Amino acid sequence: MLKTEIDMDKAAIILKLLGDKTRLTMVKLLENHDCCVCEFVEIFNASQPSISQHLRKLRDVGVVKEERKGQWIFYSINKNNDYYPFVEQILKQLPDQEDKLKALEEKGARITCC
Amino acid sequence: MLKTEIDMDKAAIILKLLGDKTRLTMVKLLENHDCCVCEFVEIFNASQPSISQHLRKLRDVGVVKEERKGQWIFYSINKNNDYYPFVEQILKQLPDQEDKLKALEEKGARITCC
DNA sequence: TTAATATATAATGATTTGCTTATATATGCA
DNA sequence: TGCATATATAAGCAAATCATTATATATTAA
Repeated sequence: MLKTEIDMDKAAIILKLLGDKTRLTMVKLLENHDCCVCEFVEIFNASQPSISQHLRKLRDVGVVKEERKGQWIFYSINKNNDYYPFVEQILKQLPDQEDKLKALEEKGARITCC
Repeated sequence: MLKTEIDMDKAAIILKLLGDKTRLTMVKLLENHDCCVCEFVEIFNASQPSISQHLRKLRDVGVVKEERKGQWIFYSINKNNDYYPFVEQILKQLPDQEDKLKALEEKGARITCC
């Protein structure tokens, strides 16, 4: 199997994208769980438009994808992205952020539709 | 041996730092060769202050270090940095940039003092 | 000591970024 | 249908970023 090498332009774009604490944490959370916008709003204690804009950037570059489930839109890592292995290598080196989801559940704010 | 886990704040800072094509390429070049400022100026066809400022940012965060050799100041990867493994993992996934150094040599612009 | 070379720093300005506020759109439910 | 909830988008603004120009510092060589 050929190892696909990422080109420098794209690598820089992805690194810049991940070079924001909110986005980086989002993507790390998505590594193991799909999340919807309102969950991120809770987790980061941020405004809804702010979260929405971060997700848009991640989506525009293809790092995450969205899927509507009824009222909610769930985001997940886009594993079909050519650069997914690159992103995954980075995520693997980060501490897990499970505590944030746990806190959500304790608040009763975890969305488990469907 | 304990794997040192990078914290999210620092990770985001480093990723943002590497999220610039010039800096990313610089660091990738430094992975295998020390380089001095004037070499970078040639390679990137950039102004000297611009290169100097990029290097300063990399140095401020501890990703690279400098060493004066006579007239020149050589930069190299700071392997003592706690976050060196994190950076190295990323660099490993990038295409090598040897062609850029080769072009320098052909121009006779490679500095091989000492 | 003077000139040339290599580098760093400071000041300025244009662009980008990330937030806020306001508004639009889409779904679910009464 | 009408209202509440979830999300996206647009506009505006402050802060950060990156290049440029000008200048300062350090080293080498004449």
